Parts: sequence; C-alpha cells; structure tokens
Amino acid sequence: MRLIVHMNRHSRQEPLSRKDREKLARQQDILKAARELFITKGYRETTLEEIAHLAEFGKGTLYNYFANKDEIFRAMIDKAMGDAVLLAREAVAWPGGLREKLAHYALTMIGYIKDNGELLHVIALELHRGGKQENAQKVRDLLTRAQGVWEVLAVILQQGMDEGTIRRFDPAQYIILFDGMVRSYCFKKFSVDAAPSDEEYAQAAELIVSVFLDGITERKTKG
Amino acid sequence: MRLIVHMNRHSRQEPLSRKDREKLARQQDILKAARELFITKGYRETTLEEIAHLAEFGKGTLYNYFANKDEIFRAMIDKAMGDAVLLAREAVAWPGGLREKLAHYALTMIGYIKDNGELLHVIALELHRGGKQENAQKVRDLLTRAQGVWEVLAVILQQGMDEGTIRRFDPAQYIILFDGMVRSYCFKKFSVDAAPSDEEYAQAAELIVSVFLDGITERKTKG
Amino acid sequence: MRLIVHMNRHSRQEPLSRKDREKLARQQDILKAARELFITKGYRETTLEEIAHLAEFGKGTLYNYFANKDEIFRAMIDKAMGDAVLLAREAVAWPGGLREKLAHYALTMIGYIKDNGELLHVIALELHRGGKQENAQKVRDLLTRAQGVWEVLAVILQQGMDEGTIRRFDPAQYIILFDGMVRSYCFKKFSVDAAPSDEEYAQAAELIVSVFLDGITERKTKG
Amino acid sequence: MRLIVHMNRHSRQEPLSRKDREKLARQQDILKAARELFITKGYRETTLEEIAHLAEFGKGTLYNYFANKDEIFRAMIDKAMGDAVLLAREAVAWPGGLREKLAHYALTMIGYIKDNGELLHVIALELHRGGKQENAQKVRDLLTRAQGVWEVLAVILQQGMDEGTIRRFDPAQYIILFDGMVRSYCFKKFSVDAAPSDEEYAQAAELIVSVFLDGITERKTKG
DNA sequence: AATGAATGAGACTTCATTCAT
DNA sequence: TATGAATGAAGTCTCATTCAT
Repeated sequence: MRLIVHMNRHSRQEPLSRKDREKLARQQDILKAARELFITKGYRETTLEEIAHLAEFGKGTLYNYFANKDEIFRAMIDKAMGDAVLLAREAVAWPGGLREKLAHYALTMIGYIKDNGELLHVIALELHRGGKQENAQKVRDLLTRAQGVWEVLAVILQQGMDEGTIRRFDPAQYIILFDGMVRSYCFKKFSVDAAPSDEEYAQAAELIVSVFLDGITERKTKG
Repeated sequence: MRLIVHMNRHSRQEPLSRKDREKLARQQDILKAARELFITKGYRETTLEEIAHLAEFGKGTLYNYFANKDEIFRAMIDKAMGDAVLLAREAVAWPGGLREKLAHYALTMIGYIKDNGELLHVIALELHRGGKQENAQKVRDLLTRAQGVWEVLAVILQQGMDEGTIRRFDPAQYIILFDGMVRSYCFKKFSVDAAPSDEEYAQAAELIVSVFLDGITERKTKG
Repeated sequence: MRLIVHMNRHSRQEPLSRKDREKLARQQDILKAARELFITKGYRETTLEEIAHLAEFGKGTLYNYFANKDEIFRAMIDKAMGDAVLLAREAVAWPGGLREKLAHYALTMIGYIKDNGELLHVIALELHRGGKQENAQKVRDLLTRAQGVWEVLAVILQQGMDEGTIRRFDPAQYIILFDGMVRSYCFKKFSVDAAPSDEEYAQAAELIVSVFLDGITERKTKG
Repeated sequence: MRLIVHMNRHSRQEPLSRKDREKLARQQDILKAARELFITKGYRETTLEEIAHLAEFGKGTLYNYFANKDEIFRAMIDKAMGDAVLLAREAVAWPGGLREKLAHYALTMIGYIKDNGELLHVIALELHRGGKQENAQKVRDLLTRAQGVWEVLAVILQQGMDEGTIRRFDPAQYIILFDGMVRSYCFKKFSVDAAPSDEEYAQAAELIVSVFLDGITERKTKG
C-alpha cells in the first residue's frame, strides 16, 4: 500500500516542490469539504461520495490523498486542534493583562466555534468512544492535543497567580471552567438564537471574562 | 403503516390498563438498552440487533414498540431531557439559598453526566443538525425542551436578583455559563482523568459555584 | 459477530433439529451454487451477487450462512476434499486385487472430475498462493487434507508391495504419478475433446491402470 | 482505439528497425514482470500498478505496449506455451533412444515448472473457462498451442512404435499420461515438500520414465 | 405478540482505464 | 513517448426493515 504523507505545519521547512504544493492544496480542499459535512451531518452520516462531490473530485480520487475515510477524519481533527492551540498561543501573547488576554481568547474562540460549528463536539464524541476499539492510540493523541490548549491557556492564569491578581489554585481547573463558559455560550447562541452580530460577540466575551474573574455576586463597593 | 403511540409522562392521567402498563414497561426496557449503547457507541454505530439483544428481545419485536430506529433515538432523548428538567426542578426546590441550590444542581448534574456519559453531547449534536433535513420539527422540539432546563434554573437566579444578592442581568445567559462550567468539568474529568471519588465531586460542585458567584479574582477583604 | 457453525460430516451424530437441518440444507444450496460458479469462473471472478442469484437468495442472505466470501470458498473446498477422500477410501475397500482397486479409483475419480470440473485446479492454485498472506494456516489445512487422499491410496500399493506383486518403492510417490495420469487424462478429455461416453471412461480407467502397472513397453511374452 | 501489434517469433522475418526492436524489448520486460506476478498472485489479484512498478514503468506506459490487462495476460501465456513447445522439440531432437528423449523432456519440464510455478495451472484454468464468454476464440487458440506440445512429443512415441519398442496405441493418449505424471510430481514437490535438489530432479525424471515405460509391476526376470 | 431469516439499498474501497501534461 | 492523477464501475459487506411463522 502506498504511503500517503500528510503534510502539515510540523513538516520541515524545506520549500515544497510544485507537485507537493499542489498535492497539499488538494488535500486541504478535501479536508475543507469533509469538515463542512462532518460538522453538519456527523462522521458516519457523511458519505465519501458527498465529500468527493463537494470537493469537486471523483470518489476514487480521495484515495489518492487519504488512505481511507477514517484518515480524512483524523487529518481534519488534527488541523482543527492545531488551530485551537494557535488561538490559545495567540491569547497568551496578546498585549495587556489577564483580562485582556482572556477576553481575546474568548472572542477569537467564539469566532472559531462560529466557523467550525459543532466540530469540537464531534471531536469530543470521538474522543469519548473508541476506548473499545483499535483507535486507543489515536484517541490518546487527540486527548494530548486537547490538553495542549488548556495548558497553553493555563500559563495566563499562572502569571496572574504569580502577580497575586487571582486566587492561587490549579490553573488547569480554572481554565476548563472558563473554556466551558465560552463553549456553552456558543452552543446556545448558535443552536437556539438567530445569528448574532460582531458587537454582540464582543459583549459576550466581556461578559464571560467578567463572570469568570468577578463572579455574579453583587457587591456594594465594586472595585 | 401502523401508528405507534409513545406513552410518556405527558400523556393524560387516566389509569393505564394492564396491557398498556406492560407495553410501557417494555418500551422503557428497550429505551434503557438503546441509551446504553447509543452513549457508548453512537447512534449509527449501534445496530438494532445489539439493542434487541441487550433488551432481551428479538430484533423484530422492537418494531412492535417503536416505528423505527430513529424513533427509538428520539424517545430516548425525550426521556433524557425530561430527567434533566427534573434535576433542574429539584434544584429550584432545594432548601437553602442561591448557593445551596446551585451547588445541588451542579452536584446532581455531575452525577447525571457521569451516568449518562456523552448522551448530552449526542443530543447537542442532534440539536445542531437536521436544519437541512426533514427532522426540522423534531429538532425544534428538542430545543424547546433543552431551553426548559435553563428556564427552570433561571428562576433561581431571578430570585437572587430580586433579593439583590446578585447582579441584575439576563438570568438565562448567566445560567448558560454556569451550565457550561459544569459540563466542561465533567468532560475533562470523565475523558481525561481517572474516575474521581464522590468527595471530589462535591468539591468540584463547590468550586464551580464559587467561581460562578465570586469569580476568581483575589480580594483582600473577602466578604 | 455471530459465530456461524459449519455443519459437516465431522459433527457429532446427535439428531439435528428441524431448524438446524434447514440451515444445513440452505448452506449446501449456497455451496452448490458457489461451486458451480467458482469452477466455471474462478474465485475472484465470481461475485457474491451471482452466487446469491444462482442459489436463489438475496445478496445479504449469504451472510447469514457464511461469514464472508472467503469462508464460502473454504467450506466448498472442504466438502470437495472430503468427497475425494471418500472416493479413495471406497477404492481401498473395493473387492478384488490391486488392479481392480486402482481401476475403480480411476473410474470414480474420472466421474468426480467430470462433475467437479476444474475445482481441483482451482484448489491447487489457491494452495499454491497465500503463503504470503494470513491464510497460511488455512492453506496448511488444505494441504493436509490433500495428502489425505494420497495416503489412503498409498495403502493399496503398500499391500501390493507386501504381497510382492509390485516393486518395492515409496508408495506415496507412485500414487502421485498415478493420480497425475488420471487428472491429465481428464484435463485433455474435458477441455479439448467432446464429451465422451461412459464406456470410454471405463476404457480410459483400464488404460491408465494398465500403463501404471505394466508400462508401455512392448513385451514379447506378455503375461 | 489504436491497434497494438504484438510482435513475436511468429512474425515474418524482416529485420526489425531499432524502434521496433526497442519496443519488442520493452514488451518483453513488461511480460516478464507480469508473469512473475501472475504466477505468485494470480491474474485478478495482480494490479497493473504492480506490474508497472516491477517493470519499472509508469502505469500509463503499459498501454503503449498492450491494449489492456487481458492482452498482457494473453501475450504472457502465448510466450509460455511457446517455450513449452520448444522444450518438447528439444526433447525430440535429443540424442539417444526413447528413454533418453523422454527423460530429457521430463527433466527440462520439471525445471520449467519449477521456474514458472503455477503458470501452467493458471493457463489450464483459463483453458477450461471462457466457453461462456467472448474469449471463445482466445481459448481455442490456447488449446491449439497446448496440443502442439503433445503432438511434438507424440512424435517420439510414434518412432518407438514404428521400431516395435512400445505397444502400438494412440501416442497422443500415452503422452498425456506421461505429461500428467510429470506435472503431478511437480505439484507435490513444489506445493508440499521442501525445495528439492537437482539430483533429486534427475532421479524423479528417471522414475517417471521408468514407470511410464515399464510400469510398477514386479517382474522376476526383468529385461 | 414475538421472532429472526430474508432482503436490497447503500456504504466503503479497489483498480483498470483515460487523458492532459 | 512516458506519466500518474482522476475517474467511476463494480465488488464486498452491513444493517434497517419486512414478513411469514
């Protein structure tokens, strides 16, 4: 069986040949189509024929780029997780203090979820399963990457703790709660409500950060 | 095609005949089996044969109780959402103040998720989809019920706001954030970490409520 | 995966239930259809749809009786080899001396090959391959059974040697040559020539035995 | 569709141009690769990609030399049959008497089968089939060539009969039996036993000829 | 009412063949 | 001429659903 090399940002930096660049571009096209369908229909409910059609390829062509359907799914997740980690890193590097960094993460994450829809849910589901099958290793890889996001974000909190700004506690646990709020907000917004405006997103990000940092208890002398 | 009436707690309260009661019991047996499998394997990955086997019925018998596989899934979700609403109602009625009610909800919800695993994720996914297909109505029903949970919980916050205990703001939005934290905690705990103890759950519930009410900012003079 | 039990003559002798008998009968029907097609078209060239059609079943029904295509092939071979061994045993028990026993074997074998066509060739081919794949064990089983035929026949020669009737030599090697003559005759007859008569078969059997025992050299004082 | 002319030894004897010679050479390369794969894996199991790879060509290039996969197979068989006829001719011309000629044929044939493996089986199968399909003509061609081998060998026996050395009988029938012994020996040796030595081959050839000429009956006064 | 054998639509995957480069 | 990416027909296998018992 021919080995199919998935080129991603982790490859060495040599300039790619035209051939390789085209191959890479086509892989991305397929992944894009697959992602759209996986998100809206789910993994099993999406057929290769649909993916091929949306990517404007013949059914068999997919197999020139990915070994099988599973591999497409895995590659897509890989990319999605990588993107999420990038967002987290971006937030860490964001200018300003704790509040600004978190707000930036919340805002960009909302945009990410808006674009990627239930992809994270789909991934989460896959994560939870497969413990039975042969994908044990595959699942473990995903978990590792998922934790990557939290670890990166935890750095922000660690800084805050070191500065004495926030309570000293396991930053990972805090971050998970923060992340949960962002996701829950998005779920509600994108499932139930009509499509909100950009401004609304900014407000939501502020709200989430505000609750996360200050809680919802009313205080007489705030600040 | 013969119409199959699903009897659930929303039916009118006339006493059921023995026949009907038995039928209802068998339906519940099937749903129980289906839920277990749907949770661990997912909808598409679960075959009717497996459900029938686990419910200790013949494959064909399922069709005496449900019109088709999809109907089983829907009924199961229906039941799960009903249970969640019950939890929310229980929390509202819980003795004590805001903090106690929320803590109780968090704790029971953690238990619920522990027992029901990814069921909520599965439901969430279903909610998100189907806008394209014929299940539009079905999805809308689910959403309505999902909102039911939040609406019930929102009552707690509304009381707090009326008492002046917490900031005046859209209680539904707050509740969504709270719910998100609970879920995110569970996801992390049940996916990544080893099975935690009951005590740990209680601490987690306290933590979540604490963050929700007070935020994570360090305050010199707390209280 | 449900285990499919292949019932064959090696099963214990308990009376089968009606269900089991019917299942067995249907298995045989499928095998019969498969054999016919495998013989005329070869293994890979035969589709499951064709087998199902010839056996007057739906495509999926085959899978109620055999785990997969390979299993059908194996079961068919199993039966064919078993039949061949029976022929050999029959020859050993045939009344008369060496010449009569061999003639009987040759005659019945010709009939067998006439009925089973190139089945033995197909088997032989499969035997030769697969050394590369996972069927190593499967192939070894077949070889064992194939040798079974020769071993049984070798008994005849051994008796002849003990009586001093024929030259003392490895009986297995002799038998292989004898078997080869029978097969070669059949190949020529059934491939090239028109369908011969029963009488012709009898003569052929005599001829083969004659050559095997006496050779083709002209002798002045024959007998 | 462009017609592809297969050049083989049967073409007229005009000197070939360099172009044609190169084309011929490339065809032979492809056939060599194909034969190796067909023998070990079978026709259907061998992909054009594999053939192309082994022949060190691109996949599409094969179509410059052969119309399709089937044509490659046919050409390969054609060559193999031609080789077999050559062996038979060689045997006829071999110095010595009947016994020596036959022994030589047996020995070289064993070597041929050793090298060509199940090729003859594959051919035999093809011969047997196709009566149903469109390859009727193709099969008839093969049969004609197959008979060619026997006809050539029959000449040897005919000579023997004319000399009074062997019984007067249809030489073709005798030859078929002889051929069968050789093949059967090879089948057993190459399928079941470990790889034998050259010396063993020589003994086997002697044995086969001995049985063929003298039979296996013990005679008090031999010669 | 309960069953499970039968069914065929439809999924994934392979691969001979075409064709633009 | 040489190539291999693209293609879709065709194959194996699964499984929701039906229906005779």
